[in-house]
Amino acid sequence: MQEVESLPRFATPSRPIRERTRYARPKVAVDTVVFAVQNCRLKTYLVQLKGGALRGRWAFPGGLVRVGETLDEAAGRELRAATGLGGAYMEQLFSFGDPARDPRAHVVSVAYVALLPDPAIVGAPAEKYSAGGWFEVGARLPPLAYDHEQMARYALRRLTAKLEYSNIAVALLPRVFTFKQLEDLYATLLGRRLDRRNFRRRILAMRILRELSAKQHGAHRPATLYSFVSRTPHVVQML
Amino acid sequence: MQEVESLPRFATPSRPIRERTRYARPKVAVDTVVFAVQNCRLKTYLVQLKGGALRGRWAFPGGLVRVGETLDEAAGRELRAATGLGGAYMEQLFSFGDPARDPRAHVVSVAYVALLPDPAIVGAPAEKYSAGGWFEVGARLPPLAYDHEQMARYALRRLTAKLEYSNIAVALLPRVFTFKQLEDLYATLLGRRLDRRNFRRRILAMRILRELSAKQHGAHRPATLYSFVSRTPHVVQML
DNA sequence: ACAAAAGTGTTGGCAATACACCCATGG
DNA sequence: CCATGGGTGTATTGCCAACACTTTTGT
Repeated sequence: MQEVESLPRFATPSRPIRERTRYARPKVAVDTVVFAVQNCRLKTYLVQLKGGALRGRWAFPGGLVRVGETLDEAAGRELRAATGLGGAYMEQLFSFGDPARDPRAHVVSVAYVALLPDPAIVGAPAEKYSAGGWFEVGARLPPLAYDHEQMARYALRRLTAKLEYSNIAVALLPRVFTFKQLEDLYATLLGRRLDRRNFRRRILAMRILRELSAKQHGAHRPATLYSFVSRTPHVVQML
Repeated sequence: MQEVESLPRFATPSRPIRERTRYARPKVAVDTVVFAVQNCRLKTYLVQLKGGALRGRWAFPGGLVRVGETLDEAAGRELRAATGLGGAYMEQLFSFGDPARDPRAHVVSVAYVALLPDPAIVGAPAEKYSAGGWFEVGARLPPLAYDHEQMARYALRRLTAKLEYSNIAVALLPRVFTFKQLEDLYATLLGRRLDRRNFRRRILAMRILRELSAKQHGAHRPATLYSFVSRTPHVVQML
């Protein structure tokens, strides 16, 4: 949401000459904000940068787009390279193009959000990073490189908004789960307690769940298990 | 909304060698879907391409992003170059990155939506286009270049969705207008008739309008004039 | 038997819908 | 005075939020 200024700034004087030449063009990258829930806490996966001026800072996994691949492919490839995982739910978020967002060059980044059912499925980080790890969203994150703070805020806003009118939660839960798990997930992401009866009614009205015959047995009364009717995230018709 | 494939396609064999070299990178462009309403019809501004394989096809105005400018600036610059207008409301829509979307090269396009209060304010199209003109959305558009059909669908969807929970209409109306104009605008964009009384109540409840003392005099009973409290589009709090 | 979590219904308020008549003006 | 569009109120409905007790199991 922005009003475009009437007079555009052009290349800032501080930018090196070689980048202002006629044929210099911004590069395109993809960066992916990865979310997963663990112990009723929303976590995000960050990698630590190895090289140059940004050495030691943390960032979302990403990299340059190659000629011949789609943005979705590039985001999937970089995520797999960084974490070893494939097949995650991914969705394009927003594109960030401030020429100063990367101090080394003008790189336009197309941000993605990825959702995982379990943080444990990520492997060791790629060679090009010195470390990787999960951080609790909401707690203080380590100092992030580029404009990744802003990206994180956008991603979180998108995720919570979509909870309300889609079955996006499918991507953050195991195939089979109890109503309590689902409720906890919503409560965590929305940051508030939910009324169990109203929540159950509302979700059932969406008709996105299938009740299974199996029960989860634990210390107390067994809970009915559910799975999603469709494992593909989509907008839910609410009538 | 998409599931990333587990195995990415890489550069397609049909792509020229020079684009597959290690250092070749996709370019970044911006394209802007411009909307305005005229006679209760939603119109979009298209330009006709001059050169090459796409000669004669129509497209949304756009062009390559330069090193040193933000995406917003690039979109504003290209729109001004194409139509002479500045200061329009613009908002980033989505990024399109299919390597085959432009037959000449791999160009990632960051799409924008621009809203104008009046189609008459656009000037003559830029040199690089052979023509420019307004086309009714919903009627058959001329054959569009690139993936601009898809862009148009995305843009329209975004626009109508935002009508429901924002004061986005501010950008499609003159500074001062009657309730009828506002209602017609909503009816046009939503594609259905609205109940005058309910519509009035709903909009007034949003508290985004200021009632003016002046009246519009016409052939019949004068209509009260309104203006928006804020001319900046933003999400409306509905309580 | 008891502790702990699962499961279930009813009510009141608010917001959206459907619907029809009077008003003010210009011609 | 009449044609035309501007302006208004009410009754009904459906949805959402608030709220507490019973059931089932393990120990």
